[in-house]
Amino acid sequence: MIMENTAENVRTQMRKGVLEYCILSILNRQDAYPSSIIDTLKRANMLVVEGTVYPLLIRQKNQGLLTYRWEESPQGPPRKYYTLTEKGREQLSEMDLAWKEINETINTLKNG
Amino acid sequence: MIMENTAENVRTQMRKGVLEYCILSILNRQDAYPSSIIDTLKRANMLVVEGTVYPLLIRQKNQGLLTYRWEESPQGPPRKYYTLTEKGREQLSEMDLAWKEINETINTLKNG
DNA sequence: TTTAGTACCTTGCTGTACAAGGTATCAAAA
DNA sequence: TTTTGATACCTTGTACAGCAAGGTACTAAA
Repeated sequence: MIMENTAENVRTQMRKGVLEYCILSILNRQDAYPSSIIDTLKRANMLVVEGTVYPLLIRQKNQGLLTYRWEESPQGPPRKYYTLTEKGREQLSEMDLAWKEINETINTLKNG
Repeated sequence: MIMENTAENVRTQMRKGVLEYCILSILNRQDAYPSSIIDTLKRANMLVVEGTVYPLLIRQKNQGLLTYRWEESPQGPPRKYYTLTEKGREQLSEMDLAWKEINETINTLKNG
C-alpha cells in the first residue's frame, strides 16, 4: 500500500482527464500517428506513456471523435494516422469551454 | 456499457485530479467542515458529491496534508473542521506550480 | 540471419469518482 | 414524548482511467 506524495504524484493526478483534451488539441492542428502524438506530448512537458495513449485513442475513435488511415512510413512499419471528425471538433469546442470554466472555478476558490 | 459523450461528461473527466487542488485552495483561505466545503465547490460551479469528498478528505488527512478538530454547531450535530498543515501548504505550492505548467502545456499544444 | 530502430497493442494492478445507500445529532412541531 | 425535518457525518460496491511491464510486427543495415 504505497501512498507516497511526491511532486510527481501531484502532476500525475492533475493530468487525469486533461490528456483527452491535449490529444484533440494536437490533432486539431494536424493529423498524427500515436508515436508522434506521444513525442509531441513529451516535448510539451506532458509526461505520458504508451499504455495510456493507445487505449485512449481507441476510446476516442469508438466515440466517433477520431478516424484513422494507414500510411507507409519512409522507414519501419506503417503508421496509423488519426484525424479529428466533425464530432471530435465539436467535442474539442466543449473542452475549450470546460477548461476555461475550470480555470475560472479555481480562480474563484483562490481569490473569492 | 454506457459510453454517452455529453457536455457534462467532458467536465466530469476534466474535474478528475483537480478536486484535490480545489480543496487545498479552499482550506488555505479558512478552516472548513466537509458540508461547507461541498457547498463552496458547488457555488464555484465544481459539481461534486459527498461520496467523492469524504474519502478524499480522509486521504489528505492520512497523507498529513490536513488535520481536524470537532466544533459544536449552533444547530445540528458537531462539525469536523479541517485545517491545512505545513505539509499541506507545501503541497498546495506544488499544485500551484503544476497547474501553471499544465496550462502552459495546453497553450503550447494549441498554439505551437 | 541477426540486430537495431520504429511502430503498434494488451494485460493486470491500483486508485479515484460516483451512485446509493446508512448513522447520528439537534430542535421544533405534533 | 415521539415524530419530523434539517444538518452533518460516513461506507459500500461498481466502473473506469492511468500506468508498468510486458508482447508482436515490419524494415533496413550489419
